Amino acid sequence: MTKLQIHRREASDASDRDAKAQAEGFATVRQAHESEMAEDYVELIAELIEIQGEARPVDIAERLGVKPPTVTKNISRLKEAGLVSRERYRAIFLTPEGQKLAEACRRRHRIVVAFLLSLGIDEETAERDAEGIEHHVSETTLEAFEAVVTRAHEKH
Amino acid sequence: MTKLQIHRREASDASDRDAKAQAEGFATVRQAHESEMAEDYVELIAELIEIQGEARPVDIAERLGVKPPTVTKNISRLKEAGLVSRERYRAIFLTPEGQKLAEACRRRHRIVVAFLLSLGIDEETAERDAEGIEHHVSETTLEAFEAVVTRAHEKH
DNA sequence: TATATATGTTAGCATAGGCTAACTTTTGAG
DNA sequence: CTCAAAAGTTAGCCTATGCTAACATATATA
Ligand SMILES: [Mn+2]
Ligand SMILES: [Mn+2]
Ligand SMILES: [Mn+2]
Ligand SMILES: [Mn+2]
Repeated sequence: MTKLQIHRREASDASDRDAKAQAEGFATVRQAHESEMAEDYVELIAELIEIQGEARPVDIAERLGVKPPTVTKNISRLKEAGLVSRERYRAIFLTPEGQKLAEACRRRHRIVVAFLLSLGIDEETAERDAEGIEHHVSETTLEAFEAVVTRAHEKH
Repeated sequence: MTKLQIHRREASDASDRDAKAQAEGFATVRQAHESEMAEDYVELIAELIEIQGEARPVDIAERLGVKPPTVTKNISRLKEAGLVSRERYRAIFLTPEGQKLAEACRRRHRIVVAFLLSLGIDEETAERDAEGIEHHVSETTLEAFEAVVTRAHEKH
């Protein structure tokens, strides 16, 4: 090994954990993106069922800001994944598994929004930012957020 | 119009802003996803140039946790977008525009990490979560984060 | 009840961003 | 200086998630 190579190796050793940890971080983000569609859909479906009694593709499309064919396609993916049940041309229901996921997502969404509001951020921005942030918040961080919200409420 | 239809319309009017705002929120998230690859790449390229003097595809691939052909493809997209300049088989450089974006991303990344750390979250988790969160934080929220970090530092 | 409107689906297309296998070019050890 | 190993590229594949145009079904008004 030449000096140059030794130098490179040492640098590599020193930052190896760093590089590996960084790669794991990016991998975590990519995984989060994979579940994001499912999470947003089941969360929204649960909301619509609560507000309107049923979740129709047209309403899902309106609230997501996508076109109906996109919803049809994604709903069949969710059905494939066992998160929703439905028959053609009929409203959409959540399976028990879907309901469980929806509940977890709604909780997480609520906490993130409440946390941002507790920092003094306006509702519009809080909702906007939360819609993306929610998918990248670990349980650890979520609990920290929750603690801040709780303390803010105590001080009211 | 029947009562049912009137009822639907009223409900729609009442929650129209809501639905529209929600759709805008999701649209914002989709836009963030479109810039995410570019942001992560230029940020990483800037880091590598700082640490190693150059940014090579093999190192970018290692730190992102993807394979070299993926990097080749994405780098050519960034070149297309005017963010990097490079010649085949040679190291990658940032254009002035790329440098500007990289600086903004590094600042944002630092603030998000510092903010999470200030909540008592461990470094590993803070870095992991920040890697995703950073792309969904508005300037408003970023400033709120910054304020919290500053206050935490003052209290030391 | 008939039919117009609203809703939903299908087919086919596009882009982004992953991958492997095979090939090319550069680099550096001897 | 040579040539093997390291690095980089290309081609071709895949999945996810958008879209439009055309068609099918359901719903509600007349
Ligand atoms: Mn979301
Ligand atoms: Mn949400
Ligand atoms: Mn990132
Ligand atoms: Mn980052």
